[in-house]
Amino acid sequence: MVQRGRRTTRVSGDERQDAILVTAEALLAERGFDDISIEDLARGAGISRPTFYFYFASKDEVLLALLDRVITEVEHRVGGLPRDFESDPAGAWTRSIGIFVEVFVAHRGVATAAIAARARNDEVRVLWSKSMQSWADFSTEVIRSEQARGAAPGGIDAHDLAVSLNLMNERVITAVLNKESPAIAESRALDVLSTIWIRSIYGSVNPGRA
Amino acid sequence: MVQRGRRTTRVSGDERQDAILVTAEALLAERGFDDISIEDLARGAGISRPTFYFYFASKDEVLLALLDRVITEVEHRVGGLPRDFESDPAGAWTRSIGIFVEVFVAHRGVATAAIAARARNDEVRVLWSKSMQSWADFSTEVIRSEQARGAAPGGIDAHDLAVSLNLMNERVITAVLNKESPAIAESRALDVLSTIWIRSIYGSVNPGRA
DNA sequence: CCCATTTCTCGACACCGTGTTGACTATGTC
DNA sequence: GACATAGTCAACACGGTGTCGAGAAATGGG
Repeated sequence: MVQRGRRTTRVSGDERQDAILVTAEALLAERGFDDISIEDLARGAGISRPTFYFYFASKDEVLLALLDRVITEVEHRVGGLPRDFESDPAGAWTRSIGIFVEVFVAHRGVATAAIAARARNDEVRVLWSKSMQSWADFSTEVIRSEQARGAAPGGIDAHDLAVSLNLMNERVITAVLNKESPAIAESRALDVLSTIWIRSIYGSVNPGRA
Repeated sequence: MVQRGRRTTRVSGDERQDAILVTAEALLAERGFDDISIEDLARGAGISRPTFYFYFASKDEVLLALLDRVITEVEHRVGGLPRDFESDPAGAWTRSIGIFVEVFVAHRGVATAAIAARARNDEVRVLWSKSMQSWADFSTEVIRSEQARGAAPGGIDAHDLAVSLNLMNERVITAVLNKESPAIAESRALDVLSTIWIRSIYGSVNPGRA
């Protein structure tokens, strides 16, 4: 959990902190991070610009707090999933990927701002890569065990494959969220991504069920 | 070709324009776009800051010009490739992807700055997506004809697949360039990417040769 | 060769967003 | 009621962007 800015946590004024976060997420839903000034956030929260600095050290810290929430939500939801890769590989992968799609769609402003901010801000980069790392590690483990039990062929390092597929998901999802062109239809995203995962992990169109 | 800033193109002073571009590419190799000021570019080119504006309307225009060159280089080199997908699918795909890897590695500063600038700048976004579009269209065509001749299975729309794989390449290559974690080793990138392309296009580890 | 036109240059200025400082006001507490 | 601590903001300093207008330097026609 990221905790900064507030000197201590006592009574009210927490509402202010929260108002800033709420304002930020709302504004991020309608315009880019760079087009939102600290003045905007302060006004939205009903305070003056200098007062903003009482709660957050910078605009980036606000984004960091929002990103932290989103990542926590993904982790929580992925953690609650059954791990039935042996009995239903295609379904299991699809459900995991589906969580990412859903959560990022629900917080598209935060997701795209955070991904852009990575290039500029160390803390954002570290937080994001920590999560990517843990998702990639999880995928690596599963792929490795699928390879070990003979369900998936070797010929490619499990970690390289896991990292690449996770990066693909990140990029494809952001392309969808930003309605970039080229991108794919939001409604087909989950299906397309899982197909690519399954084909490249199992080396076949239809992985056998065990 | 992007042509802006200069009122006409006559004699010298072109060297100035070029000096700015050279300075920009050099500085981009050592620090991020945001950490380079117009003052820096002007000084590097031996002119004053206001004079910079005689040649370029903004820092972004400089980046746009650099990006234009890089894209042209990729197009030129990809265009010169043999299109032997029927006789050697794996090799043909690998050679195409290899061009991207090579060119982006050679211009890593420009590539990463441009990809980051997309979020902020319309012209950069349009230029980049035009290229992505054309690369995706090319891949789509090839996939479609591989599906038509029975070498690749259906079950996924050729365009969706092509777009996703191209986006994966973009993301994996930038992760490698920025030495992000997680990322994959630069030396294995080409191999990993082509393996994923081939497995997900052909639905098998080893596409038959025709 | 000289003058007019166009290219090129830059000092000085206006602007905007960030982050800081220091003084001020509430609020609860012994 | 005095005293800490949370909370607030006007005013300032700073740095980067972009503009303006006055000139210097090159170019070409007469």
